[in-house]
Amino acid sequence: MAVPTGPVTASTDAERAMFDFVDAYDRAYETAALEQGLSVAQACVLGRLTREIGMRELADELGCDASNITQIISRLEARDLVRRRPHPNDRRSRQIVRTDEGIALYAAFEKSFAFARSAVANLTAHEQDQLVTLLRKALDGTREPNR
Amino acid sequence: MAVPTGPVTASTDAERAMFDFVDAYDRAYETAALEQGLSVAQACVLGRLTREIGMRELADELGCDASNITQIISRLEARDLVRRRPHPNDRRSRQIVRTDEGIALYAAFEKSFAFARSAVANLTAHEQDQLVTLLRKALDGTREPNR
DNA sequence: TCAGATACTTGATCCAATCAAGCATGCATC
DNA sequence: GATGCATGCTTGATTGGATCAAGTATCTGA
Repeated sequence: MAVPTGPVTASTDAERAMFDFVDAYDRAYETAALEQGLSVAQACVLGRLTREIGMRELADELGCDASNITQIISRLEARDLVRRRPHPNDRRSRQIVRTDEGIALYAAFEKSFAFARSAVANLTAHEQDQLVTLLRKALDGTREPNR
Repeated sequence: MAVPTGPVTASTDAERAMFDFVDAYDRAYETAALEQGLSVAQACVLGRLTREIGMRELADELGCDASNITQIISRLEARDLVRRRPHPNDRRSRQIVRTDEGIALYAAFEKSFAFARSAVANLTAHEQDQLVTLLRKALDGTREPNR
């Protein structure tokens, strides 16, 4: 199990609550991935493949190096969870698609990763709206202040 | 930059907001660590060393193998950020403490990791309370339902 | 046609995580 | 106080992720 993100010595209840939540989310994600024999990175990549997509595009979306994608996709391909196929117009490029197995495995992963669903389910509709509003506002606070 | 935790194909606004928040938090943490020349795991471990603590205890707190801690601490020690010293009563055990450098570097990390502070700062006191309540309630929802 | 950009791969390096094995020390019991 | 087991930590091996530099094939625009 990976080491947790934080805790910073949380100086307020709000910071502590945020950390606890993030930590629980991350751990749940990792646990669900492991249950399906996937690493976090593999689960994440598999989750992005809802449409045909090139390696470059995938790397950009995930904000990482293309060679990182190459190796992750290679491991998934070795397990027949994804396939690389030629791009129709650009022979440099490869389109990645999930196989049926890949789709099934990812569905199993989502089922395992009950965290977000369970969390939401414990809130009333109104509370959900409130949470969305607050999280977005909190996030907004992190965008400019350091510029 | 590490691949993001998620997104699961978020089926509700609330799930999406949670993911976005967690992802932003994790990325901010990683960025702040990198700015100080630390890995995420190293920053995390350094953050735990607010008191003298043994390797075993640290491994238990972080939920990982003791040998994992050994190597992380060794790297930190090689940079003079922490020191291992003998346990007064148990000669098997080592107490880890931060050096002054380690303390200073971690302070710099916390300064870099403005995420939680900025997020909180954008909320009124009442909103902060609401957020804490909602996050805790959401977290509670993830505890039993699968048992 | 040619120069430079782009898409991907390969190989190297570093780090984190995990496992098995090993060493020294502590502890309980005989 | 000797024996056997538990505990705390380290070492070595292996796997995987992230990053970087370099290389190949292909595309694009001048």
